[in-house]
Amino acid sequence: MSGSSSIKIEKLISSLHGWFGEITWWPGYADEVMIGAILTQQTRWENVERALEHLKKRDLCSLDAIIRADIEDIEDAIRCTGFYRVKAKRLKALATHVVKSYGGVDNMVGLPTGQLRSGLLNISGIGDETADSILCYGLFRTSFVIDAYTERMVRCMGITEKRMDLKNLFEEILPNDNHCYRQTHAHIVEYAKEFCGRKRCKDCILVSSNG
DNA sequence: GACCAGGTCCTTG
DNA sequence: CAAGGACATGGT
Repeated sequence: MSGSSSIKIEKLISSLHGWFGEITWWPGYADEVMIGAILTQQTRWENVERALEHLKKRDLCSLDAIIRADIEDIEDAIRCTGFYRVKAKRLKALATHVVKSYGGVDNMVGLPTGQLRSGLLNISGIGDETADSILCYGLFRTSFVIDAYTERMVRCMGITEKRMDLKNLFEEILPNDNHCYRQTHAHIVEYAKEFCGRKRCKDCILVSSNG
């Protein structure tokens, strides 16, 4: 069964690339991406952007600043993303981990992706998706992000693998190139936002379950 | 007013 | 292990 899933995913990747071409998605410096990765948990990206602006206005959009800031100030800045109390704690935990373990983002560049991923997953409030987002979009690693949209989309195509198996499938298929990883995930989200509702896909031009 | 949003953690069965 | 609730604001 995993063989047919591979074929479907291969087709999906190339179809989406043809459909969208190159797109820019989640630009920004590493600290900003890491912060955004937590803020976007179960939250629309537009609200995350507003929160990032609030943080920047108050000079709080860096891990160093997050460590020093009062928790209440962080909460105020990110309120518009919802779950603001838990997210403020998660930001503190992330910033503390990066500084305590590595002395800063710059010192993470030489370390293997697997080691960084384990470190991130040990932080309370960072799960698989947030860790992979940080690795892929913040640290330019080849760690594929599986989110709710990706899952919806592949279910639509009759693919039944679980999240981590899906991640492995994508990583077996994609070339070992960060650019391809970020493009593919971005394509999936942009397509699924438009066509894959929570209940059912509207008009799955690219993802018929018959291949 | 109902329902959903680029998750994660904790508690139950 | 799977399922359900909590966390919370903002948009449709």
